[in-house]
Amino acid sequence: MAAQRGNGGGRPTIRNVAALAGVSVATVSRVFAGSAGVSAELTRRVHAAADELGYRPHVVAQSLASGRSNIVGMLVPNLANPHFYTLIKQVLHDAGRDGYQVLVADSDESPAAERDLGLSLLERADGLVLCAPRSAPGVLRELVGRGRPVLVMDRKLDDPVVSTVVMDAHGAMRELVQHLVDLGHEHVTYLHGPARSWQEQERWRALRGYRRRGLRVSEVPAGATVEAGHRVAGQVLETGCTAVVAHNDLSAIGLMAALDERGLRIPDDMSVTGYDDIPFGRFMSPSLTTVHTSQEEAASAAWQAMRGLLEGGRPGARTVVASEPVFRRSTAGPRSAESG
Amino acid sequence: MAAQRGNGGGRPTIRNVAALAGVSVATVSRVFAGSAGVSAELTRRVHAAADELGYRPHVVAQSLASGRSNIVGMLVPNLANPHFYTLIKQVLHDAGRDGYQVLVADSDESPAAERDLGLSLLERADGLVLCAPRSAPGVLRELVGRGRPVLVMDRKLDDPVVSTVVMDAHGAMRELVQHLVDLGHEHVTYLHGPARSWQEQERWRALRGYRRRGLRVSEVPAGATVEAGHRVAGQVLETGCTAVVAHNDLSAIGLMAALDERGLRIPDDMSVTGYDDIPFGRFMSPSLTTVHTSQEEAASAAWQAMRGLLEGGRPGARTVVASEPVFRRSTAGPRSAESG
DNA sequence: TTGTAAGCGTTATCAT
DNA sequence: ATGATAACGCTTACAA
Repeated sequence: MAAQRGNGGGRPTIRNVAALAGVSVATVSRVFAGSAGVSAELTRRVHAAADELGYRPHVVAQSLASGRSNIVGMLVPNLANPHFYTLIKQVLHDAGRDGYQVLVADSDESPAAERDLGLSLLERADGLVLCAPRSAPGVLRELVGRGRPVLVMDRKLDDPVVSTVVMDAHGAMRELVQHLVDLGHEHVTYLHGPARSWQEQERWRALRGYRRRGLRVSEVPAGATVEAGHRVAGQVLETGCTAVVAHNDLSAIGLMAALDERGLRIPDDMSVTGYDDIPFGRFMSPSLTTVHTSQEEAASAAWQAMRGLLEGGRPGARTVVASEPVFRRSTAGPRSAESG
Repeated sequence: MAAQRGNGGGRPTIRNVAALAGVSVATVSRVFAGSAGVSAELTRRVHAAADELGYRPHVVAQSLASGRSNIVGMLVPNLANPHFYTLIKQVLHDAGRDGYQVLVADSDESPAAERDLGLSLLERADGLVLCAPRSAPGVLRELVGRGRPVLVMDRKLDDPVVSTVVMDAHGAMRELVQHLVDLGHEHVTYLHGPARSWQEQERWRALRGYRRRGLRVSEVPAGATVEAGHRVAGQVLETGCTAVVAHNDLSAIGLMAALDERGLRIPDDMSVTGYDDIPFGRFMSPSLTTVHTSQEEAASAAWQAMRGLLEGGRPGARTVVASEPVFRRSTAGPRSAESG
């Protein structure tokens, strides 16, 4: 017969409210759903009864009955990257305004974990915000196949059933490199990020394009973390370049620290650029030249798109958020140019 | 009659599996719950049927029937603080191992939001991890009163119904200050953090204690962010101190950047200490003297405690994680000591 | 406008 | 060891 008491020991239910107010449970449900078509008198009585009992709708029961949980999932490759927690923070805020809670998961850059966590999130969530997914398109399609809206950030996709919000990496990156060229650099090294990252591919593509214009471009595989940048300082110096373009701010910061430890001066001995404009970059010494994207704007666009999808809107929208380089003190002309 | 299809359009239910396997739904439920007492033969048939149909238990229905959601809430005052997202990241990991998902919320340092978000989280979650709560004890008790386990981090409490995990701020802070005293500093300034933060009170109390030993201690209200530290550089200089003890790494970094902009050298013109040992501190220039606590250890302890509570364990446990100062390059003897 | 009642997909009690 | 079935607390056709 009766299952255990799942609630907090005698928490009032919709039936108690209905009884006290002298109405049916349907009416109480309608009042709390805010649906029109309930008389002012009954609405008042329901509220009075609910207040008296301290009634709050049971969200899990609501979810089961309605098929909506008012939860969205958010999956990022690395919560320790300021780019992602900034996104999360903003989405948390916007979603909260609309009555949604956010289940967060971190794949730690693992495509396999990405798939599992994504599926697991979709068991509960009404929709999924997938940040910079590293998974193959087939896996993404599998996630979408669960029948719930999926919004992809930081990765361009052709799939018409997912909406995407991306930052325009290409243009800003080219401006950044042009800046280095204008300063007189003739040999730059690129610190590669995670291979499966779409952003990485975009950034590298933009830089690589400069080879055709006579810029010498060396490559050093690194990663997307401070540690990765710190680790590869030796390899960078071996290239003999005068400037480094890092995949992101984190690896740029790590590299700068390592160069500093070796007694090199930035930007005098080496110019360094990052990407993302994380808050710390502005306060580094020297402050970091980087590329800024309004993450608030991106996150708001993402939530707006997600909300549209949750309300039944058609997927496939593509939002592109503009990016622009921010020139600070970590870049200058190469020493040879000064003394030459 | 039938409500709408809440599921993804014809998703198999436990009944379909039972029918195909030729058993009752109760047996299917038992098999998936891993409960002993189902014959090997039926277990096999259930799994075969489930695989054939691609059946996965409906987590929301499970939640309603069992009263457990396998979700925990985690509420932090500021997701942009590395201290907190490190905690979240680790809890995400540990909780995930145990099959729990994590609902994250950010109160933005607002006690009112803390209460609302906490209550809202507890509607769904089996338990709540409350990080560095700024709310009054009464509010915390209200949250606990919802009948679900609450674990408080970064704040000491007397309440026997909540378990706590705190870092030992007092001892490490005193070592840090002693270090400054040993270096010859006679006048230090404290950059205050958020007034309602327990950690802030602990840190300040430890430093203030040095007044009795003849140390001159000035105070500047700041906050817990990079911007806060950056903003108050002028006030700091007006005190005439030779060293600054900041509430945390973030405000220390902000202050250092501001001092740098004014042409001051650290540590030559001013020693600066932080607190938390966030990853960036090691890679700053100069690297930041701070206090390290194993956040992995703290987070693991927190999850372990939470899991115990979720399994019905008695609350009230107090875990204290050790902290120790990390001396790096942002501290040195005062200039007057050198030239004097 | 309001009420009735059939689900939603499980779990867990009770009987066998 | 297995099955039948009443909850869990709500939403939403459908009837009135």
